[in-house]
Amino acid sequence: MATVPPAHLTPRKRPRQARATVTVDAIFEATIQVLLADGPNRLTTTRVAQRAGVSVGTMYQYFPHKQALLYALNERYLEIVAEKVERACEAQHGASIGQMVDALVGAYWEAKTVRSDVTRALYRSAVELDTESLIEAFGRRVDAATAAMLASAADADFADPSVVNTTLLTAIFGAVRSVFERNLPSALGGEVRGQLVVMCRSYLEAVKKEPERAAPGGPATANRTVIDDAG
Amino acid sequence: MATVPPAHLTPRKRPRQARATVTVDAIFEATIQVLLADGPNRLTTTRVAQRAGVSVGTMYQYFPHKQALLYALNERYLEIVAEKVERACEAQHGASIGQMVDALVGAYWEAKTVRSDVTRALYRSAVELDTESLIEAFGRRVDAATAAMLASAADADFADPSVVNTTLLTAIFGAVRSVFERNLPSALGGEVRGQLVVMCRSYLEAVKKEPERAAPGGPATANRTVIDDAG
DNA sequence: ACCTGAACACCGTTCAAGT
DNA sequence: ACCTGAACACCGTTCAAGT
Repeated sequence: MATVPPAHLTPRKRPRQARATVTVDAIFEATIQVLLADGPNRLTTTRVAQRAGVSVGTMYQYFPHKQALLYALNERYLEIVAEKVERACEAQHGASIGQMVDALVGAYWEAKTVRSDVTRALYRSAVELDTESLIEAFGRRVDAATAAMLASAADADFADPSVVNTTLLTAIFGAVRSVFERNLPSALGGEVRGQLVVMCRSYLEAVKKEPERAAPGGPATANRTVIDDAG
Repeated sequence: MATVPPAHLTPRKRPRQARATVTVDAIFEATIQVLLADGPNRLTTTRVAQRAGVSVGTMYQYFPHKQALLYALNERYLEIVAEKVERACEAQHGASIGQMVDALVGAYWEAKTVRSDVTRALYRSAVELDTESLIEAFGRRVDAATAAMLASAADADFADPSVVNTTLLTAIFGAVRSVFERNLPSALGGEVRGQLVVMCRSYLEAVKKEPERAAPGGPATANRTVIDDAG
């Protein structure tokens, strides 16, 4: 169903005893700390192990290599974000598209902002091709949640719901990342967040099918032309 | 005026003789090739030097360290993108906001897509804090170009042009990056591109000041509430 | 079952020597 | 002015030995 993570990135073994769980948690915590304090370039296995209070060898019992560690860290993080978004979407079933957009942007923004330092550190830790499968899985999961939500909207109906949904998410994911990446001052960030809601709302209004009277001119056609192109 | 790049990332010296220029170009070219073929993790100085047909020592004459090399590569690339966007914006002065959005999204999308493999490789090569200054400078430059363009619009006027402009760019930059990152099939990517235009257009329509009659209800208020919050 | 840390291969960076 | 490549410090990863 969902994409299986590449085998070489899977943890070598799962902790079975209590002290092992403690060890693994300590390693995760240490990784975040080193990432924040020293940046991804100075994130060395020895440094992480030292900070976690274990030997390198111990680390390699659970993670086959450094990349697997960062992979697991991102996985853990995306799991939390995905859950929050899913919950927010479920809570909006049957609501208006305006409320849906509010809730969706709000939940995603909030999830990324609670620990904005961690978010930024993780955005940068994502080296090498292999996070693609993670991000894809995350994207598909959120796609499903928002698609179901939009399909239940009380006040709108879309000609090509899947494209509309993907566009919406692409814009939201991207805008949020862009704010982090450009390191906008938080006041400006807040304004952009509000404007992002306005943007998504007006987009959905523009592409929704008119309920009664067909309006051949006007903004609704902008939608049709695009969809037609793709056949 | 613009942010000065961090001193430690500046090339050590500029090529003076013809053969030196050839050397530097070869190094850049080799870097891209290694990046594409082996990924950022296997991008080693020796490998780049070998592919460029020079010794490591030579590389270090022009770039104080590996990061400086990647920094210069990104710089070179963003320079090209910025120029294309600037030209597109200038060409639209006095046009309608609809045309502006078309041209802006078109130019940016095109610039990123001509060599989508290079674009993706560079998105991933941007490790460590130090690309922030590059991205900031790039952002400010494009900000200026689009702000001037929007200010000249024949059919619209905005209460807070700077926030509107930042939001627009944040969404466009982000959406494009998101498409690359999620590795959407190019057909779907094309559809998203078209929808992105629709989204930006309807956003600008929603936040523009009404020319004559003040409409206290309706979509225009969504704009006002947000701006007011930020005081 | 879990942990240790010396040992090995490899990478980033330097610098004395060459044209 | 530009180029070379052996040399050094450090990092990722392993594995024999310990509890």
